[in-house]
Amino acid sequence: MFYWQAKYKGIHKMKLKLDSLLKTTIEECFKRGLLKNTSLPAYTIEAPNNTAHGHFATNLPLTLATGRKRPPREIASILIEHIIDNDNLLEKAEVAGPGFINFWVNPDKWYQVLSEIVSLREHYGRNKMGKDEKVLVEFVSANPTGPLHLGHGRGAALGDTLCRILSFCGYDVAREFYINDAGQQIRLLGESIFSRFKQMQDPDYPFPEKGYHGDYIQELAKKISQEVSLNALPEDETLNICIQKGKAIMLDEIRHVLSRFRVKFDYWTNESDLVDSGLVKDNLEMIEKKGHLYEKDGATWIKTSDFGDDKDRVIRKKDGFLTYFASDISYHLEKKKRGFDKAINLWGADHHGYVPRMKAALKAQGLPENWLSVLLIQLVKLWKDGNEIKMSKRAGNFVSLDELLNEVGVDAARFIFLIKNHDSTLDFDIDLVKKLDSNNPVYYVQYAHARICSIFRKAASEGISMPDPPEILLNRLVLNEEMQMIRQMEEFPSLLKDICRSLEPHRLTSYLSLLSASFHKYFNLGTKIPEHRIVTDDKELSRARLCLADAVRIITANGLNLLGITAPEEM
RNA sequence: GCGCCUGUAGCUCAGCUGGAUAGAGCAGCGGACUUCUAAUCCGCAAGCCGGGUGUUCGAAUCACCCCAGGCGCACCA
Repeated sequence: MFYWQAKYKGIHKMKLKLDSLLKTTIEECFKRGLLKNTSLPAYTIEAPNNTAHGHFATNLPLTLATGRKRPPREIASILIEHIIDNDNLLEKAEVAGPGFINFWVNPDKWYQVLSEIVSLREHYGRNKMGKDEKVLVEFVSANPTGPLHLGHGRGAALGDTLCRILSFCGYDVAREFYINDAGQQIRLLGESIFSRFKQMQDPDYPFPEKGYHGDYIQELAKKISQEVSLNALPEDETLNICIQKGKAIMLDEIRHVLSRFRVKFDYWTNESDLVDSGLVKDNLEMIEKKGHLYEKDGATWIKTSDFGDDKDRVIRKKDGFLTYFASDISYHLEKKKRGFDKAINLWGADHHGYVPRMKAALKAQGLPENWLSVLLIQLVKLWKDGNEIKMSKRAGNFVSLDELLNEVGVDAARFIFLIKNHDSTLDFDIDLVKKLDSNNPVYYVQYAHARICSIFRKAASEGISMPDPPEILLNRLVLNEEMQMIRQMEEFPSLLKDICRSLEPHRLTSYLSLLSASFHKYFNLGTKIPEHRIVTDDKELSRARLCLADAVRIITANGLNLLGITAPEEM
């Protein structure tokens, strides 16, 4: 029911208070017969971009006007006249435009936000939205047939940051890397290594048609042949060693790069384990008992079309082998059995056609519709010297995540990956990124943090400290720029909740850039007007401003931490 | 042919799930360092928000139809 229910963009505490004030007011107006008592359509409370429109604005009168045949502005006036503000929340309220009400909140209420931030410190924004729900986030999940590339980097940054934010919002989060090691591709890796090994003695030894051509294959062959004397073994055993060792070494490398990228997985699940342990078989039998399987043209099919897929899918091929889909269904059923209330998968966008069939299969097994969320990550296009470079693992021409980190460092790489929405393609101009050293957007945010730390060093050297308790001096903060920053900071907790709902971590990156911009602007006021400096001759004012600066520093550090990026004290 | 994603300033992208005058960065031009760090700031210039129709008091945002680009449409993984 939407009755009495405002629609929020974010769940600001301030908005909640304002909404409850509005409810009381309307109720009173109904009771006194000032307005016709009917159910309400959904209305909004929002923070207008235009500062002239107050701290908050509601379209309530506009929505009330429909069906009442009274001008919205008149309704707005009635509401304002009879406003019930027991907590003294408001400084003023005005009718505006076609029938909005603009609200200005009492400055004291804003100062309270500031004291809350500086007292909660690194916990500001932490909340219990997730109610300890167990969430499994599966991401990267690259085949261990080659080094991680830029696309994996994007997935890694996105997945890890999402986990950090979910966990901050009270979810019980686990990170998982799924290893597709049961299929053709891993065998092909082994065959490629095997062939390179053979070529060390006989350069004409054939290379598998669809094999992996990258230089890393040669290195693997060399490494493995140094560890094991392959010549002494029969060929099929040699091949087997190439497969096993090749996979193990690749996984080791992947693990190493990810850890360098500050991404640590809780679980590494092997597809081969699911198959070998018989779990896939068991699950298929279970599905069959429910009557969702049938035979056609010598293959076994699953009836996903009954559950939203556009056609049925093959589970067991004519040749008797299971499809990838079979183990994938099983894998997800196991996730559920492992006790996870929710699963989030980050997949490359080229797998989008796969989503409906996966969801359909799970629905058929009785899992709730929203148990699985799939985040599709669009491609990373690589540009060099003004040309797009097509990346292909088989052809062996790609820039690996490791190489990228060598060029730009972890902070910059993570920030760039987290700047854009996951469903738009990312143009990655490698030349530009190399140049980015002084021009990189991550420095903008980090610099704000370092600057504030520097101000605190300066303040300390002059014996100026924060007020304790903070609120005693905060009413000295009266500049527009100061109030603006406080309002921005009040949005931080609700932003994090929004991100958990929308699964769009890039919004935190935007937010931090905007907050940093406000601070840099504010800081520069002081270069023109000495009284506007944070550390000024007026000691009390300085102490109040230190409080503000500290709050900005805290939120910036919290935000960067959630992005997996360092917050330097000096730059 | 069918489906998913994208289309916003010269370029790369935001735009808080329907609000008031569409915003940043880069590139361009012009300014600000005896100062709490100039990795910063200020100003100028730059837009039929791909096009059309519709819903609404109100649309970049929602619906439908086109156009363009990307990606899918396997008894591959």
